[in-house]
Amino acid sequence: MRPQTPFHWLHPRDIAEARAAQGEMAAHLITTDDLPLNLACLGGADVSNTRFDPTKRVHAALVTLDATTDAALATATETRIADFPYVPGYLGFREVPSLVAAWSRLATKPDVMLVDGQGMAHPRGLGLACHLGLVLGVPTIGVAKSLLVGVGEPGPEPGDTAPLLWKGERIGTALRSRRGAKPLYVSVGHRVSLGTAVAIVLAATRGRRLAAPIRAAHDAANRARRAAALA
DNA sequence: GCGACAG
DNA sequence: ATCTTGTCGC
Repeated sequence: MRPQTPFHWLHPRDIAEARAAQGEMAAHLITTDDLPLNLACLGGADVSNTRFDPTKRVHAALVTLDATTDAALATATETRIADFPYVPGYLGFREVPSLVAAWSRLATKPDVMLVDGQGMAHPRGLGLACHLGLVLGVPTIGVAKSLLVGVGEPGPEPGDTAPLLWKGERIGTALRSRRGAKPLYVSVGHRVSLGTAVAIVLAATRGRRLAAPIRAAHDAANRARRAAALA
């Protein structure tokens, strides 16, 4: 297994600095498989926001599920003030800090994490999943529910896929996880190949549109938000 | 200049 | 992302 040294970066003051940081980080991405032969557990990452919240708090959640039973093995959340606004293309700078905090308290670390957002299917090849994977030095897969860039329309049957193309480059795979539902957009995050990423996501889908780890993380993030709203 | 735009 | 009930379909 390769070195897992976390990638260090300075928090950007503005978009120009963030853009430069992304270029720097993108050069360190590993797009080949580097996973355990038998995946024992899958992780899920998501962040919940509160509409009209003047405090600008974000609620990050990480979950670790048994890869075969989907049983929850560990959950960790982090609520904090977002120090970077939501700007399409720079989501990592807003959500990664809180996810990293949650990661340090996640009792059981997953073999690979499915992240609610793009991986390399991004204008500069550095979506949230890549960003998080680099900072943590952990294998990640980007699983987005809608497109940021690129085009690709899979067939109607579950398991059908179509190359996600952008500017003549293949940046990911559009995956039909369920009939009649909008496709998922899978792309490499860090330390996994696209083929493996798609196989893992599809296997974690099981008839539902979203992969189990993503759903669990989404639920955990919402619970954290509702709990914080009371306090 | 105009439109698009993960969460 | 979030605000929200019922309702259509397997």
